[in-house]
Amino acid sequence: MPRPPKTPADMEETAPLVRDLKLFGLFDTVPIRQAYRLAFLTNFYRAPLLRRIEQEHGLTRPEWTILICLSHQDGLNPRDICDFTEQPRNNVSRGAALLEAKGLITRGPDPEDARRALLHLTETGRALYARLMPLFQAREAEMLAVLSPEERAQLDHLLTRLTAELPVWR
Amino acid sequence: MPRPPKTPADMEETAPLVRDLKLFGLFDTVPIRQAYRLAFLTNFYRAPLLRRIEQEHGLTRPEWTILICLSHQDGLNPRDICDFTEQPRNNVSRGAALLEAKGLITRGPDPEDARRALLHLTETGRALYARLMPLFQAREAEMLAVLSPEERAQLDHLLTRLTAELPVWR
DNA sequence: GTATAATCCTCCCATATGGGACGAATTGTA
DNA sequence: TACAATTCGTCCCATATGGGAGGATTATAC
Repeated sequence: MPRPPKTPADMEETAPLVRDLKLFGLFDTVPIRQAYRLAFLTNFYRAPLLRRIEQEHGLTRPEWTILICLSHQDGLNPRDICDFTEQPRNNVSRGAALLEAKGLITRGPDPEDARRALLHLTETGRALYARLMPLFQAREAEMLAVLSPEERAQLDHLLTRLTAELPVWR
Repeated sequence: MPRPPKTPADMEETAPLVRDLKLFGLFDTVPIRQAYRLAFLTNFYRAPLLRRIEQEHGLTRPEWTILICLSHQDGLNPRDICDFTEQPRNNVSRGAALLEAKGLITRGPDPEDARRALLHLTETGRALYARLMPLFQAREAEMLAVLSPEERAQLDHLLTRLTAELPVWR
């Protein structure tokens, strides 16, 4: 059946909700209820922002990943990032090279193991992180807006438990 | 500092846990606590399986996505899938073409709108879905194993609320 | 009814991504 | 010390992915 024509009222409303989509019932049909909704939320949350950052700032996904990691702890080597983000080595290697070319990080040798590199954020890199992270914070706030404070605390607790016990696959 | 050498005891243990990774503290440092953990869990859950399916069955990610959607409701058009999965149109178009070439779906014209195509699962397609979905179910069970039944019910409730109210971006 | 705009899907092309191999460096073993 | 095995990061290359144009069809405006 053809898509219903837009009335003037539709134009003034906000964007349609996910529950109005034809496939919304899939959430109840799919045999992996929690996993599917986790993936859906992640995709909903992250994909538009990453695309935007890629266009407006020329930052690729691995580059942003590296920025987040280094912002938490400076002087990591690529391997640490691979372990945590489950990204292939060449991916992180490329990202680091690009970030270095842009002056956002520096790569120095590891005095304890000459095979490794130590990645350090520059001031420029830290500034870019400080400018982009609020976008993600705002979007997280949007996503969690429907939850009450109690529900938000529950969610925090559940996600903490889920992430703590995970085995590393590799 | 060099990675600690493996003792024989390490070899017998199961895989190391995420909380043993050097970057584990990022979960508490990052300004987007819930969003980051959602993304981490999704990545942990989905990435290894999708890579495996891509290698062993030659199924690309959009193809698997389409299989899931059609398994819920047959006779969708590509646009419905784009709306729900936030994938670009050409992506779904390619996926459908590949699935058709493999005999997993059929594409017929939409009698009500000649611009559209209607996608239908074949028996082969349904069988493949039935063979792959258990892999995702098993992995979901692994991921949720640390939660008590009460916590699992909480999680289900929270994810249901979160996904119902989302506005569609596009 | 005709013209214009919007929608749908596909194709082309540039780029992002991941597997595998390689040289360099370190660790383990005799 | 010598030598194999492992680890680290990078490069090469095939493929996956996404933006944009374009032909076909349908909706909207006059």
